[in-house]
Amino acid sequence: MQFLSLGTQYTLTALISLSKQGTGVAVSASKLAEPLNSPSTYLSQMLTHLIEPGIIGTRRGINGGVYLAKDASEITMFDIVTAVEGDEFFQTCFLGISGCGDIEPCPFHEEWGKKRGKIEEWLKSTTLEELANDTSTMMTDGLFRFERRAKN
Amino acid sequence: MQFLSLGTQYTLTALISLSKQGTGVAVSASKLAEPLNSPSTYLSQMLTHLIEPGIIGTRRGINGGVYLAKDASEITMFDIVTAVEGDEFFQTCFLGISGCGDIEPCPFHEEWGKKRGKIEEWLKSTTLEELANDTSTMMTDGLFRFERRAKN
DNA sequence: TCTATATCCGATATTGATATTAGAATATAG
DNA sequence: CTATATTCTAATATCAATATCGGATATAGA
Repeated sequence: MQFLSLGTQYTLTALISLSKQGTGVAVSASKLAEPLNSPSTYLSQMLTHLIEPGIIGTRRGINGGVYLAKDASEITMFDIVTAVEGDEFFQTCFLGISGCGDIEPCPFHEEWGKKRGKIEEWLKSTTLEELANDTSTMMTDGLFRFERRAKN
Repeated sequence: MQFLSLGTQYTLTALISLSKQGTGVAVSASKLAEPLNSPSTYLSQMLTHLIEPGIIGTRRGINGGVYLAKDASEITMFDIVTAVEGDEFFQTCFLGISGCGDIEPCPFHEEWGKKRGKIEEWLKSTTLEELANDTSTMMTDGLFRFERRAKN
């Protein structure tokens, strides 16, 4: 059980780095992937999902790369997460019961709806700008490192 | 992205049914699996994880099956969920960064910690008894049905 | 125009989680 | 004792996530 998939974790972290460059400045996927300990082509593939929703743009060739397509203050975590993973999490029943809804609720429907709503609000109200400006964290110095999930 | 895996959803639902029988009364896995639209052997396999933690006991042979090993008021959702899925969710960093902690936090560390803590509290404070007694829901009439997750 | 560097896109390999099946082991009723 | 209902266990199948690769395409600069 994990909230974000590995690919989404890569994507979010890369975008935080990218937003430190400001809107419109291109950085190559390989530069962004370096501290992630991930193949740059994989990150690249993940980032592709953000093009259509207008979060990033790309430029091929020399000095090309990925750039923010709008101001970091207008990009929310919710935008990013759902662009990569979809919004299934925010739609489906806690128990996976198909008839579950306000009329025929499962025993978790109301409580889980509240908890999940809180998470949704949080994701929607947190912008990339805030994350990039958060100087109290390790992100400022690229101090972070990723490790593979433990095997069985 | 989904909170509980399908197997855990089956397990929780089955235990709610089971607890309506009271402590110590055995019900076969196939009876429990019927409304779940799942192979009974699969449910059986999932339920096995609950034996060692002392949540259920089993009896083989005629009239055998699975029974609650203690009172439903002493079994929490947290017990059940972590018995099946482990507690990774409650331990790991939102971004999957290995050095993340109170000293070197990632930008999500504090906020996510709160949200996740709320979920943990909720799971720990909700008992099987409460769920089984929740008469305002579809569970009372076995009105629920499961469907497979949508394919790609 | 040519070359080096990048993304893009689709195909495919790999892995781990999830789900299913089959058969052995075991307990109980009669 | 025997037949049968049931769990138990291990092997296997399926699927989705993760990762890799190669060719096509675009771009900048020499």
